[in-house]
Amino acid sequence: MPRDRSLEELADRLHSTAIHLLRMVRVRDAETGIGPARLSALSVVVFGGPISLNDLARAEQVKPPTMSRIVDGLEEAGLVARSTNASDRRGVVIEATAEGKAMLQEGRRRRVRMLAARLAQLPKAELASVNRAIDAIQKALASKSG
Amino acid sequence: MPRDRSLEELADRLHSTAIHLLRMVRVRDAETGIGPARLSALSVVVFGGPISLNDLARAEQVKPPTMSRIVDGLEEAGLVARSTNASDRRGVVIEATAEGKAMLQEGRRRRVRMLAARLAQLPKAELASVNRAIDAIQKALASKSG
DNA sequence: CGAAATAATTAGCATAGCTAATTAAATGCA
DNA sequence: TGCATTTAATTAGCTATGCTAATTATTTCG
Repeated sequence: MPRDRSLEELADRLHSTAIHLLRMVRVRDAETGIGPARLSALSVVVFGGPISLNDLARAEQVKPPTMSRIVDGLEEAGLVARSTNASDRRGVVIEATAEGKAMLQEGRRRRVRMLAARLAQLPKAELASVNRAIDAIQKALASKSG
Repeated sequence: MPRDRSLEELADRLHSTAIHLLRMVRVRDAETGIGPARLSALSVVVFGGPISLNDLARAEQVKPPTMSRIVDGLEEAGLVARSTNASDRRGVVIEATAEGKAMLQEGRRRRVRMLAARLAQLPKAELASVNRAIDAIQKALASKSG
């Protein structure tokens, strides 16, 4: 099967663009005073509801010891609370506090505002293109092969 | 000024898509045995040619001490070489070795293949859309406001 | 009941980010 | 000219985030 040169070029540009985009919003996240791993884990807890440590680690694609420490940080900052699972006392249940929910919405708002401000400079036709492209990319990422 | 709801929604989706995309390719990068910061810096050196430490730090949007250590790692791995700038002996010139170039191409190939395989499942019209969207996003990211 | 499995944590290592302080070299001005 | 300032890079030392291996507590199962 011959490799498609232009397809690989597109993939490369896509990769590079994603890196630059995230690097840019990272600045806003830094303003919240909470690191990226914590922010991301908090997001899962806020939107997904109470969850065990192992499940949270799996959701964030990190190992349990890593997640244990991330939760330590979130707990110390008062953004989540640990409690023992009553029906299996080995397990913990991690839940967002009201502060945790507020903090997450706040951070998301900053990120999104910043990106939106930049996107606002594009003509409507290009915005439509971005919109369609996102759908396409998500579809491609969700596919199995590769 | 009224906030544009759909624009923020687009920004949010864009952000989320970028995260998922990079999480996916991170797996391939890990196979190279070289960390993401080193890989990214190496990429700048390989494609941009010899560069000073400060310029490289700026290009990678990190502080000079951070870049100094990243270059330490790359040098130790034999992927780049440091030399003194003859016309200003305070400065160093960082250059990719043949090994460095080979390693980068190798890693890039893995990443790109993986992404390309997924993109290949999209119809031509959607690929064209992705292409245009990337241009638009890069233009938006490069803009000053925000 | 005791062995094995499971959930989480602890310990210890590497990478990657930062600021502050240091070293070496170049620039600049009295 | 010569000394002070600026600039390039590094060193030192902190935090955060990733890992594996080992420990602890609890549950499950033969």
